[in-house]
Amino acid sequence: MKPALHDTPPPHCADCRLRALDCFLPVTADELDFIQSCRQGTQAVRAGGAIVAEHRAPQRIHTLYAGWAFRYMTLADGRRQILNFLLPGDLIGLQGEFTDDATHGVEALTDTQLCAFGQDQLWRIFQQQPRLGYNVTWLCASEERLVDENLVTVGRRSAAERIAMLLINLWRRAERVALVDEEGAVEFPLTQQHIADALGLSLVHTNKTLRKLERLGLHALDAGRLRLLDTRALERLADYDSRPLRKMPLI
Amino acid sequence: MKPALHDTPPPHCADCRLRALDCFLPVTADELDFIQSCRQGTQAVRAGGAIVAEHRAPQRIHTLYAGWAFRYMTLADGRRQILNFLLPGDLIGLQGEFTDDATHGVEALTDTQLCAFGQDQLWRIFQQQPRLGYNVTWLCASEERLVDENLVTVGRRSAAERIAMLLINLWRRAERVALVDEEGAVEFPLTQQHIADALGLSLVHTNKTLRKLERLGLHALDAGRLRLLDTRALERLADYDSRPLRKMPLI
DNA sequence: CGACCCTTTGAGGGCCGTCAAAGGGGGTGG
DNA sequence: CCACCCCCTTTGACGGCCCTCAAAGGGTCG
Repeated sequence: MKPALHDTPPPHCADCRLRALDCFLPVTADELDFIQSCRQGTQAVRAGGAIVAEHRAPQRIHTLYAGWAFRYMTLADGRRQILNFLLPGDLIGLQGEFTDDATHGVEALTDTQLCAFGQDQLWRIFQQQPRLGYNVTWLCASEERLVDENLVTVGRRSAAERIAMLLINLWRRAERVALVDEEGAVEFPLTQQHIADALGLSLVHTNKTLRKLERLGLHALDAGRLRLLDTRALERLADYDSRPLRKMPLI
Repeated sequence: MKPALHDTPPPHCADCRLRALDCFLPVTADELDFIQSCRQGTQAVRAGGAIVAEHRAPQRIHTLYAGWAFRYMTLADGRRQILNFLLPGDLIGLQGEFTDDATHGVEALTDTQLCAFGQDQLWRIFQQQPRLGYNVTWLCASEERLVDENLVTVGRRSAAERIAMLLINLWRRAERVALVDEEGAVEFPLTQQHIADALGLSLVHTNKTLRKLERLGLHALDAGRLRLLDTRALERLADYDSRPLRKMPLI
């Protein structure tokens, strides 16, 4: 028997746990009411479940409220590429609005909770709340930058550099949404197969490289929790740009 | 002495050569006037010149009117990854609006002509013309999909598959903006170094793979012009999704 | 206790990177 | 007009990073 899902979104957006975090831009009371009026319910998807099915007509737009997910595409023979990972606060399904069918899928990595917006709500946002429409574009451009960086990683970095990049990136993104505990550890739900699929590597080589970095004392990955033990060395290895992340909008 | 640049944008957007193509969505007379009012001039950049410099404060937004360009990022040691190529009608510099400095550069591949929009114009679009704001998001999501597909290509396809993918993609995108002549040939300004940097390959291996496909009769690349000789075989090799491209907005 | 998934490790091979060098074409200067 | 240079292309040789194949170990759940 699986445990019950917890941490469901509150009925009122004003009580949203995420919005209290200071990584998100503030909204006016008017905008908050509007967002609330767009929200047409919540949804829970279990770990491994499909949030957006590949090759299917686009459905609703979601904001990820709790849990981890990832976007991916697969080739006809089954080769899979993970495009980017999604953390609380990220918008899901925007691309579906602009293409006939979803060319990519979105899968829940952990049990997830989502806030759902209807098809027509997106256009309503642009019409009635230009500032929020601008924010939607912000989120879209922001996700593109994630994919840009992953493309550089996969195209031009060695296996060890790719792993270092992924660990730093996910750790920092998790940190800003308060998922890192006081000991610097974060729940890390990826299997090595996920890492391999995100980095364009084979499972076996991913394992060997991951162990190498761990033996060098750069990070620790135990019991599904990740800690960065030598952030400086990881950043040097990955040629990581360590500027702080900007505040982002939350729809 | 270099030849003079030609094909400058017309003074009035109503006379825009691009807008007459049926790959672009129609706009109302009102919207057209508005776009005209946002345009703050034109700009010409020579082949090899920087349209957006890497690691610089963001500047104006541009629409590419004529010529080819590409977005790229480089690592500290000089390794370069091309993120995607830009053809007439594509919007340039949107990401600069949402990040403190441009994390990527944009370089002209051929001599280019650009329509320039000021910093503040983007926000004005969202405020005054919600439909156009929606279109900006459309373009952003569309560019993200390009990068998504390139990431799959670089992460999961073999060298031959990558090359096939690139050739088909660029040929089809060129075709829809009327750059393909009656013999099925298109001006192809990429050097093999550009191809290598876009596909995450070395220059040498790119050359060998390109020659192999050419010897197999899949394509011809002569005198800077590309023709696809066996589109079916290329699509099979690349596992290419051959659905027609949708009409896109033009700002 | 067995099934299943994930992790770990070893062996061997192939795809692709690096190094090296020659050939071609266009532009510049003598 | 020719020589030179620079950039791009092309080809060969060799090596290494990473992939594939194979199999064992551990943890969880039924």
